[in-house]
Amino acid sequence: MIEYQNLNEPVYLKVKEMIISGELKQGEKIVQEKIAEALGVSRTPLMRALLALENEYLVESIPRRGMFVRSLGQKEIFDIYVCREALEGMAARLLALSSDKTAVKELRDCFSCFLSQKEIDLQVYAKADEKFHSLLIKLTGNLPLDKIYFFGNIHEKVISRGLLRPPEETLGEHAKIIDAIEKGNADNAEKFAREHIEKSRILLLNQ
Amino acid sequence: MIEYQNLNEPVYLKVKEMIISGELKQGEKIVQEKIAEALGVSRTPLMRALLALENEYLVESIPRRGMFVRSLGQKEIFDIYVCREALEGMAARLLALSSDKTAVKELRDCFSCFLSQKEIDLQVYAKADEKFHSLLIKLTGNLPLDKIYFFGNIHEKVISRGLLRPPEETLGEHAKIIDAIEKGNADNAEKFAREHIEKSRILLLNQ
DNA sequence: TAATTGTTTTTTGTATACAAAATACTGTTT
DNA sequence: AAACAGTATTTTGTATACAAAAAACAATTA
Repeated sequence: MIEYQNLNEPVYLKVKEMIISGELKQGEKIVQEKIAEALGVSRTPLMRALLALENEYLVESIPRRGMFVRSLGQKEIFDIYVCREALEGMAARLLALSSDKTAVKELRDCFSCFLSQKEIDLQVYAKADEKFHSLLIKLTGNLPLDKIYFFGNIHEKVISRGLLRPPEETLGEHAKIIDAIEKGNADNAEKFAREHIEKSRILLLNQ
Repeated sequence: MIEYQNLNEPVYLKVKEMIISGELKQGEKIVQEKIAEALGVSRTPLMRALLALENEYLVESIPRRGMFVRSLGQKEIFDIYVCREALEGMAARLLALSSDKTAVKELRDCFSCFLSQKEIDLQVYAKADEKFHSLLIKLTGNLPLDKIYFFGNIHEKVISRGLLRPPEETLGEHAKIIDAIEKGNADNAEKFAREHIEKSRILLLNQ
């Protein structure tokens, strides 16, 4: 009496976590049977997860050799930031052009709790920051954009654990982006969103 | 005596072609065993192909119900154009900022054969146009951008077979983009690249 | 006849079996 | 001891088997 629902999602999430947490190291070969056994499933659903992760750029497949945890070099992280710049910039523009301004409230809510406090918990702020950037994309309602953007997460989740820049610096930048969206100033919204990411990108380059 | 190399690629290409050619209609359910048999393979390599196609947005998976050929509505095509605008715009910017200007020659070569002729073969021009837009991305050397851009192909290959606008109109626009890249004028390169796609997008909206 | 229920068929999701390729190992030769 | 060849082991790629879910069908009832 075998009983299952879709192993799909849980296996995918677990393997992803193993990569992000470093349990599976960069460049390491993923021996399918080994991981499958560790997760208590067969190779079939594991393979499905690995293929999804390959498309997310976390895993690399070399035919007849196996699947490897992808290692991201400096250049690639930089390149990902360039993509984010293009996509988040466009997202900010779209939101500014949209007549429905409920998005503004949601975006502001990400940071509202930090405005009244003196000491900001960096852990909490990092979460809020991540949410803000995801929301920026999601609220556009542009599904292809949303799907494409998955790549942007790579950096946030894999490389820079913690923030690149302090809240005092970025809080104001976020506000500027939101204000421009609210005013319907598409050019500024895009410009500020881009500059915001560019600053982190430049910083990344000099370290 | 079973003999095989990777069925992976050929199966993927065949299924993709079946979708693009319309042999598998939009919204149609893909019965795995049926297609697998038609291709002379088992469900395993077919599944791999379907997952890749799912990530390319050509196929949609509904758990426990099956895989379906994705149908693209007007809004989604429009949304894809918005993504292209952001990505190709950024690509043009990157090329303009790059000191290596060999890209310019390659881009110009796409259309060089049309400059001296009176009558332009639309079929040939469509090919050149597709090449130009792919090259724009590829020449940046930004791998994540390249991977992300795959989505852009959806439109070219699935929906609009043939061109949206006549060569007389677009030939000049292409030249303007290339010129700006050559001059190292990043702002103009991005602006022209965007306007070029935006014009098609607007046209799409009014039909 | 329409609706509902029970049964059969189909199809998915998963596990497993097995051939060929890749890798690790062993023993021999230099 | 290093290099090599030949063999054994591991691991991938594919096919297949089978249980559970879904869909199709049939039969019964209102």
